Amino acid sequence: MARLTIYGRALVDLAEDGVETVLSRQLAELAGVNAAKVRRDISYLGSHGTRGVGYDVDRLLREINVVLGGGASSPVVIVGVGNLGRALSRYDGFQSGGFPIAGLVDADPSVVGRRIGGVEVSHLDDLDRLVAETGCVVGIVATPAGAAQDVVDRLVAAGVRSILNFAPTLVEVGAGVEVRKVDLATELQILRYYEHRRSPAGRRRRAAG
Amino acid sequence: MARLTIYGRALVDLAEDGVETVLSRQLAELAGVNAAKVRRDISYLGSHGTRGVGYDVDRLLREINVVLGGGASSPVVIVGVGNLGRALSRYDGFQSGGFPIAGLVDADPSVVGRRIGGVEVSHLDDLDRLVAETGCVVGIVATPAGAAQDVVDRLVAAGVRSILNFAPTLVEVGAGVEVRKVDLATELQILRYYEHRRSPAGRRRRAAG
DNA sequence: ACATCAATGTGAATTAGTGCACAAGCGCCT
DNA sequence: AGGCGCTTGTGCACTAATTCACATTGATGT
Repeated sequence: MARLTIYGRALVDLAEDGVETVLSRQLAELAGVNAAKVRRDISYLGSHGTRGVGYDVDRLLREINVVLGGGASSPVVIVGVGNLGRALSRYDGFQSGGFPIAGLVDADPSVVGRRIGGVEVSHLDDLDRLVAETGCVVGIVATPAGAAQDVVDRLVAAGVRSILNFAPTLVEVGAGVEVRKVDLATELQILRYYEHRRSPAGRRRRAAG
Repeated sequence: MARLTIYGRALVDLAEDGVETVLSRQLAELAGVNAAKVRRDISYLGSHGTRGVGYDVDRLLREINVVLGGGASSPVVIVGVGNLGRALSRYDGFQSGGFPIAGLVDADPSVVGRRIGGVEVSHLDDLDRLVAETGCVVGIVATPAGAAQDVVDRLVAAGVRSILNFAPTLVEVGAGVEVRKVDLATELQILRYYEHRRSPAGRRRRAAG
C-alpha cells in the first residue's frame, strides 16, 4: 500500500518531535485520510495498537519499515541521461532516501564517459556488467518513449526486478518484475483539465454569442 | 480521468503512423486496460464511435484534447530551486508539453538573480508580481517538506489554482484549488517493498537456522 | 433493398474500496 | 478488585469502479 509510506513519513516526524504515542485519528489527519482506514491498514501489519491508548510511535515505525524493506540501501541505475535523466541524476533525494545512484547509462556514445553528479556515464551495452558489478536492484528509465521498452527488456535481462518508468509510455514486463510509472506530462495534463473545467476557452465567446 | 491522457498519447502515436480508425480493443491494449473500460470512458465524452467500425482517430483525439484543455499553453512557476527544483528547471518536458517555465522562485537570497535554464530566479516575496505579470496558472512546489504549506498558501494567494507538489508532505488548500502530488520517495519505497517481498532480509538466516 | 457482420454503448453483475458504528480490550482511578 | 472511559479492531452497509455480456446500430456486399 502506498499509504504505508505516508504513515511512515508522518511517524518519522512524530518521532523527531519526541512523540511516544499516536492515535489513529491523529495519524489520519497527518496522512489526510479517514481514521478507520488508518486502523484497517495498520491491522494488516498485525495487531500493534493498545486499545484506549493508541499506537507506540517507535514500534509502529519499525513495523512499517520492516514491511517496506527496512533501512536497506538499494542502489539504482538511471538509463537515459537526456534532459530528464540529467535532472534526476542531480537530484540528491535518491541518495538521501537510501537509493544511491550506482550508475548512469545512455545509448549515445557522445555522452558516454562524461561525469554527471560524480557518476560516470556508461554505454547501454555495458548495462549487464554495470548491474552485476554494482548490485543494482532498481532501474530508472528516463529515455524517450520509443526507447523505453527496449531499455526495460535490457534491464530485466540484466537482472533488475524493480523499475521506475519516467518515459511516457506503457512497458510490458514478465511476471516477477515490478514497474511503477511516474508521468509528469499526465500530471500536468490533469491539472490543465481542471483548469479548463473552471474556465473553458470559448465560454466567454459562447456567452457573448 | 487520468486515463484520458493515456488514450490521448496512444492516439497521437496512431495518428503519426497514419492510422485512421481504432478499435476499443486496440486502444485498450495500447493503454493497458480493459476494452469495456475504454468504451465507457469514451462514452463520457459523448457518443463518437461507429458501431461495427470503431473510432475515428483524428476526431477522437480532438475530442479528448478539448476535454483536456486543448493545445493551450499554461505557463508554470517553479518554487524552490534546490536540488529537485533545478532538476525540474532543466527538464524540457514542461516546455514541449505546453507548460513553459515562466518563472523560478526561491526564498534563499543567495540564489535569487541566478539564471537556470535561461530563467532568472526571483525571490519568494515577488511571487505575487511574477504570477500577475506572467499569467502563471500552474505552480510547481519543489521545496523541502517544511516549507511546502507556506509556499502553497502564497501560490494560492497569488492566484494560482493548480499545483503540482513534489514536496513529500500533504498540503491543505481551500476549495477551487487543485493539488496533485508527485512523490518520488514513495514510488521508490513501493518498489523496495516489492523487492523486499521477493527476498526479505533474514530469510536466508531463518532458513539456515 | 435486405441480410449479414462487427464493434459500439450500456444494463446488470461483480469486485474492490471506503467509512460507519459498535463490541472488545486496555489502562486508570477509586 | 472493579467499574469507567477511551481507543482499537472489525462486521456490515454503502459507494465507486470494473468487467461481463448482449442488444443495438451502422457499414458492407449481394
